[in-house]
Parts: sequence; structure tokens; C-alpha cells
Amino acid sequence: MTGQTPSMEDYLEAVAVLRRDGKTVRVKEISAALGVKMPSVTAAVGKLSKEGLVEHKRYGYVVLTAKGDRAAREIFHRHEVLSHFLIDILNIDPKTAREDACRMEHFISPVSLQRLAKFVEFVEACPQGEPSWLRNYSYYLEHGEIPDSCPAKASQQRKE
Amino acid sequence: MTGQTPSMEDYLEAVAVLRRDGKTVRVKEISAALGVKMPSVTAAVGKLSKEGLVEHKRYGYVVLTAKGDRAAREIFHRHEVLSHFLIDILNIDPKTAREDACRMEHFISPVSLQRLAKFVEFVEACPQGEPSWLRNYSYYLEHGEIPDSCPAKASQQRKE
DNA sequence: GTAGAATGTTAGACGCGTCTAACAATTTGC
DNA sequence: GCAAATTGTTAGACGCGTCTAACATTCTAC
Repeated sequence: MTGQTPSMEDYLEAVAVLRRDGKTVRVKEISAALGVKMPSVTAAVGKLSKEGLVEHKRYGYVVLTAKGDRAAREIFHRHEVLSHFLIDILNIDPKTAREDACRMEHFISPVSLQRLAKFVEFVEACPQGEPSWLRNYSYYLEHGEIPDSCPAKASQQRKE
Repeated sequence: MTGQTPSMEDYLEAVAVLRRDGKTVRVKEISAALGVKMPSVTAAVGKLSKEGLVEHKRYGYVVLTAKGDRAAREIFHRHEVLSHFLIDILNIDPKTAREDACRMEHFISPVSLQRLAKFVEFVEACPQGEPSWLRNYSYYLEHGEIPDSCPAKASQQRKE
């Protein structure tokens, strides 16, 4: 939790991401990245600056302070965990997944986030044999039926 | 997607839930349920009424129209899927889970929601043997170690 | 059946985040 | 080194959702 509004979190994250991608970080880039007009960026940056999260000299670049960087990392981490889960576990197309992550990242609690991260870790560390459990899920998604290789299904079939 | 703002969705959902729980649905109850003051409810109900989602006679009860009921069910469904996942799969305490669901329900896309529902269904239909896969996850949560009964861990140990 | 309590509404303010229009500074290219 | 293009800021408006204070209606209990 950063203590920021969803909107301010988006600005922080955008600055961090632009920076990471080697782009110069100016009002115009942020504006383009977030799909808002420049005056909105000016206002937001002003607010973040007042809170000591960014530095911004008039007409110049926008730079995260140490504090701002910590906040941005935290936000980005939420984004990563969520989109990782959506893409790699739920099998959602990356574009939709990232959009969903972008919105939900502002509302997930620390506890849930941490659990979700652990969950992803666990699933990937323990795919449970072959065909892996996750592949069985994909099968289920496509065919709407629990695959035969699932133990529960197999024992059910024995009874039939 | 209901075409409503998060806030309006909360009002719709509250009306539906109060109704379901057999409580009378008046401004005061909605106000208490959502933790907002009564004038906020009056305003919100007025708006929903103008859109044909509720009926509200001045100083009287608030009732969902057929259209409002459909919307409310959809919202509630999102809530259910999310909290079911958080509680029964991720093992998050019900209170936190419901709070998270309450906030995230407004932002998850139809695709992700449907996948999440399928996922929960699948996990519950196919728990993968004993100790079940989900119990292994709980073990991992508690001890931070992949349990020995996980195939991946077992084969890794053979190598050691 | 009326006084007081409970409930509901109206009016008006505020914070937030966005926008457009107008103006200002900076950069670019000749 | 100046004109034009680009980028940035300021001023002011608006929609949304909330609030408080004041007023209105309805209900309750005697």
C-alpha cells in the first residue's frame, strides 16, 4: 500500500516504466502512456512532487525520488503478480490480462497479493506429474470436461 | 459489465443483498450497509431510478426493477467468484477476502471472471490425488517448502 | 390526534481527476 | 539568432461521489 489514489499510483508506475524502458520521462510521454492530456499530468506531477515522490523542474524531466521509486516498485510488483497469474495460470491473453492487472492492482490487499504470489510460485514449482495439472486445466477450458487423467475423474469412471 | 460506476454498482449490490437477507430496503439500511450518509444514498437511488434500475417512491422502499435485478445479479456473481477463489483456493481469511472481492469486483473483465470461475471449478473437481494438490499448497503456505509428496520435489530429491 | 422520534430530502460545499482554451517556455531548423 | 513547431503550464470548468446543515415527512406512542 502506497497511500496513493489509483490515479496517482498510475502516474508513479508510468514514470517507473518509461524510465525502465529507456525513454525520456517528460510530461508528454507520461501523457501518452496513460492516455490523458498534458494538463492532467502537470497537475499529478505537481502533487507527487509536493509529497516528495518525484522531482520535476518546470519544463524539465520527471524523476522518481528514492521514496517514489520504492512506491513505484511496490505498485509494479502488484501488477506483475496479477498479470503473471492471469497469463500463466488462468491462460488469459496477455493484452486483456495486463489491462485487468492495471485496474485491479490498485485494489488488492497486501495479504491477497502475497498469497497470490505464493500460489503462482507453488503451481509452477509443483505441476503434479504428466500431463501436468495446469495442462489438465487447459484441457478443461477447451473441452469443458475434466480430463480422464485427473484422478478424481478416473475413479469416477471406474464406478460407472 | 453493467455500464455502472463502481459506486453505483455497490448501491445496486447492497439493495439486492439487503433484499435477499429479508431486510426492508430503505435509505437508512443502504446507508448503514455501505457506510455512507443518507444524502449520498438519496442521490444514488435517484440516479439509479432515472436509469430504470430501481423504483423508489419518496420516503418509501427501494425496489430493484427487472433490469436492476439482472445488473445486481451480475455484480454479485463477480463478487462470489472472486471471494470463492480467495477463500477456498488462496486460503485467505473470509473477512479480508470479501473486502478484496468488494473492491476488485468492479474491475475484473468478463473474460478473466469467466476463467477464474472455470479455474475454481476445475480445482475443486480435480484435486489430484492424496494429499490433494490444494492441501500441498496449504503446506507450502505454512512451511514455505514444496512438500515431499509433490512429484517435482520427489524427483529432485532423488537426484540429491 | 398530537408531540417527539425517526427517517428522508434538499441545498450547497468540497476533493479528486479530468478536460479545453489560452498563454508561456523551449527546442528545432534554417 | 530568429520563426515556427513543440512541449509545458495556468486558469477555469465539469462530473462524480461524498459530506454537513437545515428542513420535510412519516411513524410511534401516549
